[in-house]
Amino acid sequence: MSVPAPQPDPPYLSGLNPPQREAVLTTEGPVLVLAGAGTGKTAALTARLAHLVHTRRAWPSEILAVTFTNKAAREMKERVGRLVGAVVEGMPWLGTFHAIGAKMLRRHAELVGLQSNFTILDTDDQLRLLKQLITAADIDEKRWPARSLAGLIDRWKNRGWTPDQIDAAESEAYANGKGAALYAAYQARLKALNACDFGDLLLHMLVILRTHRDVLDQYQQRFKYVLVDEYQDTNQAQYLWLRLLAQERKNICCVGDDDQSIYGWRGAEVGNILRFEKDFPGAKIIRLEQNYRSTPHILAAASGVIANNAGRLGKTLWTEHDAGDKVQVIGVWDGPEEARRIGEEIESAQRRGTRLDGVAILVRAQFQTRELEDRFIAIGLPYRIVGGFRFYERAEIRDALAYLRLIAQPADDLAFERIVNTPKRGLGDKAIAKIHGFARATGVPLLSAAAQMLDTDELTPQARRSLGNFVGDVARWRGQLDALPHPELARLVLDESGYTAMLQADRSAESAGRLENLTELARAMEEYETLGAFLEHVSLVMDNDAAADTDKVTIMTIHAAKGLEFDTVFLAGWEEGVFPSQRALDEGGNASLEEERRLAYVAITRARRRCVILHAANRRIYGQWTSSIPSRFVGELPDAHVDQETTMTGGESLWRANWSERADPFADVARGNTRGPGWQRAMSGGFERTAPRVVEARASAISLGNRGRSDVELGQRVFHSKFGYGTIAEIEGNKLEIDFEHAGRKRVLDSFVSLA
DNA sequence: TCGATCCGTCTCAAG
DNA sequence: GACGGATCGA
Repeated sequence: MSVPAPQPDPPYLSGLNPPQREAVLTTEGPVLVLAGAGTGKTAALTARLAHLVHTRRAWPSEILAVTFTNKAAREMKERVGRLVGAVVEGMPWLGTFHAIGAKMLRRHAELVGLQSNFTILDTDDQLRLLKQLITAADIDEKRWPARSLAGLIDRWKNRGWTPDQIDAAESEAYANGKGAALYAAYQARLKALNACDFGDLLLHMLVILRTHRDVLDQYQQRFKYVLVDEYQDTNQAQYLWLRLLAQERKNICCVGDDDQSIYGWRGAEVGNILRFEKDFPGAKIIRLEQNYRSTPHILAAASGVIANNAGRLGKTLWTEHDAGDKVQVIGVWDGPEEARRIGEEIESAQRRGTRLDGVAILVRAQFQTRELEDRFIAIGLPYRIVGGFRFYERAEIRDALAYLRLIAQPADDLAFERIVNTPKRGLGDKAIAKIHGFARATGVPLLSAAAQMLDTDELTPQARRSLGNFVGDVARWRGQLDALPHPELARLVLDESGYTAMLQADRSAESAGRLENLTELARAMEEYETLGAFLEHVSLVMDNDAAADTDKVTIMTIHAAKGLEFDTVFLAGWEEGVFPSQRALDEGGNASLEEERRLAYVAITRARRRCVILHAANRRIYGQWTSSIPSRFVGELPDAHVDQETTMTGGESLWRANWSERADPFADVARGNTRGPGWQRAMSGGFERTAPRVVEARASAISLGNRGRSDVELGQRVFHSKFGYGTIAEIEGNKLEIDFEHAGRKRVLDSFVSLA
């Protein structure tokens, strides 16, 4: 295809290889870019956007570019900005599926019976709502949990099905066929609340585009070019939505890698990418196969694993890098030893000059992060955990947001319910039930019902007084909405509601952190023009990637690591039942197993120079010791590219050496709180207790020259975010020996504690 | 109405 | 092992 090129080489094309250039310059018609891991996908993608703008094929506002994560959207925005210069407000239609869905839906909300200021519910609100409906329908919630209904509804929405499209067989999956009816009831409740859930952001838009020709025309005209990142992760609803928007001009470019499809559980259909040529006749397929990230050994290891999957489009990754080290496979005795070993490897790499920023530990599931965290705290290795429970999912943040939501939107009943008795105001179930009854009878939101009830004698005098204060407070805060900057308002609300006082009175280990989170929340608000804009941001985006300023290792799930790369990657817990996960093995059959394998492929290909895979012979799951065998994926690694090592004898001698120092090793066994062989439990208990001594010498050796902070002294009371309150028993440079009130004596780095 | 305690469930992954 | 929900006593 000939492309008009006024200058021989615009800057955004420099450094691109031939297939990448093709991906940039093939602007017209459907294009599928199959981009293997580390093949410069983002570079090609952003160059393509720059090219469209630069050659005046489209204004930034005429390009629809969708990604899956906020991170990807942000990065693309920045990179395009750098390439094209700060053109008109960046790109208004670059964002996640959900963010763009929300933006569109706010413009057309009335077409599905919502107002444009609808609230977006999170999973928690959603569950509470469903619970109410389940109880109302007289279904035993024990037998038919709200979570499974939520999951079911989510699946239906992901497929683009509205309640009337659920057939009997589908409906059967919940409470003997009541699924569809509950789905309909749920949608009705959402409409009444002027709210929608994540799935609705797309489903409502899909319905609108299907039923309102004029709206569809408008967007088809607007979007001259459509670009989709991570196409292998799209679900049915997203696919249908894209097809509608692109079918007029057919300038759709999808980028993806079938080998990296790891979101089947949330409705992603690999079929979408496998079917692309059929869906878009005449599509051009471009393969990016030169890998710029990893060494040949790492690539070969990853390829060896993924080759065990059937039904792939197939790619052959190659690289010009020199061989480098083989992939290291280490077998250890148990979870704590795994954590210890990783810590040691990192410290020794650090002594050789490795920066911690370039190191990541990837796990299959969130629960695995704990042992690592414990260990890293003990040896004073700086780390950050990405993902996990996210900032806005924390109880205190959700409470604070509920206050703000209620102020911004007095009809937000879910927010009202959440905070009407938080902090405790003596408004218990009974009072709330009465407010509910009154609201239902008069057809007004809970807050107005509460206000009206103050003039009746339905409530006890005590409850009435308490409720009166609350209703009055909310009204007053609402009055200050325009007078005060919203971060100020937030602080005021938290103080006047007694929420801050409640946390201050709470002496538990977490309360200090909670207060900090609230401060952080108010700070985050400063970046938004209005309270409404902030709330929108929170419900869609709010992630927890605070200060990435200091040099730290990163701990995260493999899912969270997709799209990232690190010089050194540790892959922990490669055991049957952990990875592949038990659930994948039990349910879902071969499809699930293949998805796990793709996950293994993603994991290995995150590494640039060094990849270390670990598996433990024993692991504690649900507090029970279980023995485990190495993951089948370990067996699938090609021998020629792997170095095997087992350290269990080393572990044993360490254990023997410290035998005498240990407290009664059989105490736990005698109490009968274990299932496995006694010696096994005792042994790991011994490891746990004695190991820090061994490491201490080494740990302090590397921190020589670290001067301790000057504001701590013996006997001082301090607070640690993980271990709680304690007293300093010993100071040695920047390391402190602390007697914690609950956690016992621990050795921690002084930067991890604050004065209490 | 609230707090303490016990019990069952759970943990695989984002927006 | 931790958390949420249910139950019970004050």
